[in-house]
Amino acid sequence: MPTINDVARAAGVSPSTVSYVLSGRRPISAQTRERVQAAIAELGFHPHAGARALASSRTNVLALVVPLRADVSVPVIMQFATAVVTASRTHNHDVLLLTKDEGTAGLERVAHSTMVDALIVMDVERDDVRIQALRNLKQPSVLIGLPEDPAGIVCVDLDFEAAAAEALRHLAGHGHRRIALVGPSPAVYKRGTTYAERFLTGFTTTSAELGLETMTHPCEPDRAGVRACLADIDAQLPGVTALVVHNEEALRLVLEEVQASGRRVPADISVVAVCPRDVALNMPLPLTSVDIPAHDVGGLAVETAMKLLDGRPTEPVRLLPPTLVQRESTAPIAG
Amino acid sequence: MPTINDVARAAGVSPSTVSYVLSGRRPISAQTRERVQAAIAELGFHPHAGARALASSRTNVLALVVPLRADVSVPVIMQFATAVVTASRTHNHDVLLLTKDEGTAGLERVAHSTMVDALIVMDVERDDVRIQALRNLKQPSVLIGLPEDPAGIVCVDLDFEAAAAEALRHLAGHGHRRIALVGPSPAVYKRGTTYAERFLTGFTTTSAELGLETMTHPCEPDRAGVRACLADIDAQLPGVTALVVHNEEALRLVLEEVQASGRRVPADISVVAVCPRDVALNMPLPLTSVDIPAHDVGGLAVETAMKLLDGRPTEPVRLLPPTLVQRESTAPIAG
DNA sequence: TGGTGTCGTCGAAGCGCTTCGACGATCGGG
DNA sequence: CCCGATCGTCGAAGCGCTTCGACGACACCA
Repeated sequence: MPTINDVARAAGVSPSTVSYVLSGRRPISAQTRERVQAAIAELGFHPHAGARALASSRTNVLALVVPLRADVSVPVIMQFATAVVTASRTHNHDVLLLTKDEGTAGLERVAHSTMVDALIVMDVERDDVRIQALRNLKQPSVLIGLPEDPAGIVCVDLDFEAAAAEALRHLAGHGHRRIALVGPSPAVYKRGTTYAERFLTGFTTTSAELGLETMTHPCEPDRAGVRACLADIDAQLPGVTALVVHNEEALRLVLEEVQASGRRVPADISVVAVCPRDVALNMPLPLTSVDIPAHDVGGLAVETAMKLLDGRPTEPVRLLPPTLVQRESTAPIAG
Repeated sequence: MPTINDVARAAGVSPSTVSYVLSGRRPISAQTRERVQAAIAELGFHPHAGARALASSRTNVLALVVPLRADVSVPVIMQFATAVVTASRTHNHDVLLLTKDEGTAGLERVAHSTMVDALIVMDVERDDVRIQALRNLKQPSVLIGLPEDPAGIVCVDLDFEAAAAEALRHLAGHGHRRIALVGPSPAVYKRGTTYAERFLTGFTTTSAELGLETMTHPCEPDRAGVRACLADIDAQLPGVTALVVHNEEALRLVLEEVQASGRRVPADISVVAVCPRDVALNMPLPLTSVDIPAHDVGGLAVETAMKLLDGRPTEPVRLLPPTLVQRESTAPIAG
């Protein structure tokens, strides 16, 4: 492995000049620059990451903390992760993958040992203990999600309140008045993942605003849970004409069970899903959905981290506006 | 951030002694060791990863290359990834996440810049161009999968040939003679992901050995594809009594379409799936399955990487024996 | 034409750690 | 009782890079 000294010698310049060619932090004549670049190419020189980190206190690595066996759906996690990795690469950064189960210790380990420049944390809970830990680190961090008290930490996420409003407005626009929310499993609420609550809030608020008759119901993502949920809905909101499903795991089962009950989507009952685009498209019927733009959120998280690292100004909380795409699972109310 | 010098001063020893306490590479008296450890704890000292890497040429980081929009199913990728991360942690290593789409360049980048000690590469294809690149790196690598010519690179994977044999033996043991394989999509074969071929080989070989009447058919994982596939099977192998499904995406649809054709599982037709345990369990009916032990394979990959780093001997190719678990989708042949 | 800048480059001083050789002290064996 | 190991510790030399200050060489404005 050639070092910067080898390059310098080959190019007939000093090592610092090579460094400046690489970093562009000082002006270098075109001539010299070319000689140096030629030498770099010829020798196949790659700066040693450790040495660079030591000298510059910059690692060009971001930590990404993902939930392990989360209630968060696996495809969504993967979408975030790949978005973060690809976005990081465009900023010349790499990604160190941590799992949530290492908890606070993992964050502190990589931060204290200066392995990363910044941290991106997924699946934050309402009173996540990790938040205080993050505040104490010298590296900045970006949360994907929105805890109770985000003071001092930048957050990005989909605007789930607006997402619920969007779903209801769409249905109301089609004449629906009796609408039920099939929510995440009780465990998700219990855990305090706030996106569930935020969606719920948006749902009830908008319902009131629009004067709809609605109800909400959590739902275990197995057949029994879905059946129970739908039964409750039919009992408490007879003649329901639309469902908003904010539960990816249960989505398919909801469709099956609705059909099993003799109702057709969308003729008898409309369904709006809240899920990533490709999930909505891969259902038996292409679903009208409010997209969970994991890719955008992941990219935004990285973008935000870069801003923080550059000392550029940043909004403390950035919630992406939702977009609803009408597909084949919603229709104007019959009759 | 305290440095090793601060610790040394606080403990009244030299920096090298602190280092030896940390690494255990030289004997240190119990007394000294305790003083040093106390100082470390009190100051909250964490060695600087870059400095350590520079001095020791060891980063304690593993690269993991995952497919981005693979034909490999997302849950399987996640299982591998989390297995690799957790296993790495038990060996005091972290994981740098790379995506396959960076190709050869990504591998070379992290290797040449000495960001990682070893590489673990998923989703290798028959003549994967990355393999030659890996051979030229100074860091060792472990493939998850089995290319055409694995010379010089260690591979770990499930023994897919044996998996097919296992599935057929199980069915034959239940009296089935006419058995069809519902394989991965044509794209998977085309791409040259060898697990598909290996399964196919095992299937046909064992079929011949056992004197079964079998056929094989690739399958697009959408409703149309599944229908076409099943239609072909019924046409070419009328009276088929068992299906082996090696296609996670299509699995659910296969079950639905079989049912739609008026046949019951397992009364009229038995089904053996090849998929991770939890996928088999999350179907409408718990499926008899040959497990894809992503967790074990991931762990083994890390274990193997550690062996290579320690210079311990290693088998060049390690194929894990499959295990079939009988659940409710297979039964002795009727009549 | 003499100052005042800017440009382009160099040298040297670290960044924080590991590791090698050295060295006094302690110990056991002949 | 002396010699050679072994133990426990230290000092110093790097690992490969960045960055700061310095310093000619010019250019430009007055």
